[in-house]
Amino acid sequence: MIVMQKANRPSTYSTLDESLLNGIPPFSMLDPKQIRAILDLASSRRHAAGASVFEEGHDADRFYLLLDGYIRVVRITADGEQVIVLHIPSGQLFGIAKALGHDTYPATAIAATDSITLSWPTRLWDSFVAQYDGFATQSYQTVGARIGEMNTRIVEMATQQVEQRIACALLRLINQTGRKVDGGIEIDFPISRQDISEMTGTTLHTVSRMMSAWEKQGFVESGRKRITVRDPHQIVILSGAKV
DNA sequence: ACATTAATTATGT
DNA sequence: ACATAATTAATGT
Repeated sequence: MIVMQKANRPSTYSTLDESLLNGIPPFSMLDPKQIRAILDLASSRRHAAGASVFEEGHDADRFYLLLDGYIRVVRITADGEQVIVLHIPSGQLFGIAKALGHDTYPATAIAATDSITLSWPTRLWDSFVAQYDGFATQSYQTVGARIGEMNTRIVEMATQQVEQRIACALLRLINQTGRKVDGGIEIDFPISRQDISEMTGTTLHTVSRMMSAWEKQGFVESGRKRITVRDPHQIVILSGAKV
């Protein structure tokens, strides 16, 4: 979480630095030799903002670790509407359909910013789980948290009003992908009103109105594809959370 | 309490 | 200059 890498992007892909996986949960209990072995099996790719890493329904031939950037997980509803399921910050695994018993990807993954991923063939998942101690528990821990998040999101959709839903969405964003700036927390990647409406099941207009209202009250500050939460506490109150 | 439509303005490349 | 994003008001369910 403190890692602010910018300096050394791997310009050559021959060998990957072992420090890349240091402190990343699924690998944090492994010794350097094991990490070396895992890295040698990985392939690194760069994804431009907006490009898809994999698509819903396709064969889940690889699973991924996000090294840098942000990934948006998106699903299309029956009537063709995009729904943003969740955002993934760097350092997390994704596309692990195998772990959930699927052989195709259940959703589409799109790079929200320029991103760098490592990926492995899906068939290696079982051997990772088998031979690396703690790999399974630590990955399922993050997966479990994610599923929990999706579930509470569904409950929110059904029960809460839009104002509270948008507030909740903002809170999640600043929790997972927030960056501290002076006098607030800024969402660390470009996010439009449309995006937020797709996360909360409303329209961009309603989001726009809410944001304008909150901005007048000094809770948030926003520009084109940028949102800064100036007063997180107020947003918590608006979200109707049980403290 | 919210969506939809439409018109207008701002912003980034 | 052009496309994309944001705002705002009016109207509809």
